[in-house]
Amino acid sequence: MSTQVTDSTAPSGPEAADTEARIFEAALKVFARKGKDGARLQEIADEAGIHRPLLHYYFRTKQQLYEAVAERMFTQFLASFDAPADGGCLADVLRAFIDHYIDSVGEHPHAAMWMVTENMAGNPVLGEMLTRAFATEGSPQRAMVEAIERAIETGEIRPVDPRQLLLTVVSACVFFFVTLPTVKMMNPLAAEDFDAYVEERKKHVFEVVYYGLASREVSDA
Amino acid sequence: MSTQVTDSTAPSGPEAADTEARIFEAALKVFARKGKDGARLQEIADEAGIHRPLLHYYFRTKQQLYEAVAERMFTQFLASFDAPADGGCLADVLRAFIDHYIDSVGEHPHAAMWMVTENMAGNPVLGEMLTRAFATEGSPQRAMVEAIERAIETGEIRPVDPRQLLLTVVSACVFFFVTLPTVKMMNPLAAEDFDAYVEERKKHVFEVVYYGLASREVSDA
DNA sequence: GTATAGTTTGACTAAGTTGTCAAACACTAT
DNA sequence: ATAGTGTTTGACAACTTAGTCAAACTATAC
Repeated sequence: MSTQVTDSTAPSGPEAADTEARIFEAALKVFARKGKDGARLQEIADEAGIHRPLLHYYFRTKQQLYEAVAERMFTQFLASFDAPADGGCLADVLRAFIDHYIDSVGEHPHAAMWMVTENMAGNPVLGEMLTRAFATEGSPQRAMVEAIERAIETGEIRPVDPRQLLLTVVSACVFFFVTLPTVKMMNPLAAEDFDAYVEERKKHVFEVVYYGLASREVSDA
Repeated sequence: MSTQVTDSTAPSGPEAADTEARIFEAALKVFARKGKDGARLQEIADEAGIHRPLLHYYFRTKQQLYEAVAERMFTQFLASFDAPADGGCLADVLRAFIDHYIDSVGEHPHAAMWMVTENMAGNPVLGEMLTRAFATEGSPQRAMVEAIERAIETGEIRPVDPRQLLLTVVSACVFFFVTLPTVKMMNPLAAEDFDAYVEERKKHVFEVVYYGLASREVSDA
């Protein structure tokens, strides 16, 4: 397909100062969506609005481009965990976590897609990273688990497996970014005003996870 | 790589009665994991333990093989929604839905992966299908939404957006299958006895979603 | 056994993809 | 203007992948 470059969205010539950055961003998208094998260099070049040989000029090979992108993805993925607040009760911690996590994924949706793609391709590197993070004193992941355990001890919340809970929360925060086309078809608001939808979702996730569905009157647990 | 076929796991010659089925299953896995572009016919042939030209003998082209697989995936994906029970309160309906949904995805994890892959590739066909399903009188998807609305009216549960809730539940049920390598690294039980882990997860998802985390004493909603 | 239909195989072709390179270009400093 | 540096381009070579085909194989029916 297209080898044409000089179109409206693709400044070429003198004004293409940051070609390298544009290639990088384009590669991010395509690798995240299609995986390493599924991605075509031509597709990345088109997305960046440049000629394919420039990919090789800036990043020797496909492999090296992939590795450069992968490194950034790792960083962004890990960074999405460090929520700002951790002072008071679990409710506050959880709310802050959900807010920050969803914002984070919203800013870098491709990091989430990439994580999923890697997992489906059977790459365990992400699991290794997280395992290490959870074992590391003072890491945000570890802090979250500890906050949950503390909340159980103080009786703020019922006993739960912290890892199950964290998985549930992360699922609820990430999954809809990964299935965006479907979500946008199912929910008009998501298509019209995505930011508003995201805010609604933050609220929903926190309330369902923290308070549950059951009316407080009907209590049985 | 391997063009060798006659290994232990790959019966060849007279005993390969159902070659077509084996190709189909192999294609399912590879397409789901790698996407249409990422999948290589050689990879599928290896997975099936047959020579590559046989793919063309049974399914003319890659495109046709993909379409055959896609059709089955759609079916399995839609089928995962029709939980058996729908009699009593939402608690029962929800429990049955979660049980059935997780079992269903557990039996056909590649249908879930495939759905995610399609979405990430930007294919809206799945959203169209679901939109139709939700609009169809008597569909399991529609039934679920109605059950939620009824439970809100009767006061069994607090008011929530049914579509948000359904998304949350589906996320919690599907996501961990899609990120299995990571989950297995993070949770020893998932690696040792996956079935037990799945049962634990069913219970956790229902309890968190229905009852929430907050102790019943501390009620504020 | 021999013929026949269905299946499997290895060798081949055509197209697509990655990677290289020298020439053209643009911009700066002299 | 000119030389020099870094960037962009088009053409090309090496390799991979999809798809074709005729010959070999297997099983069954005659």
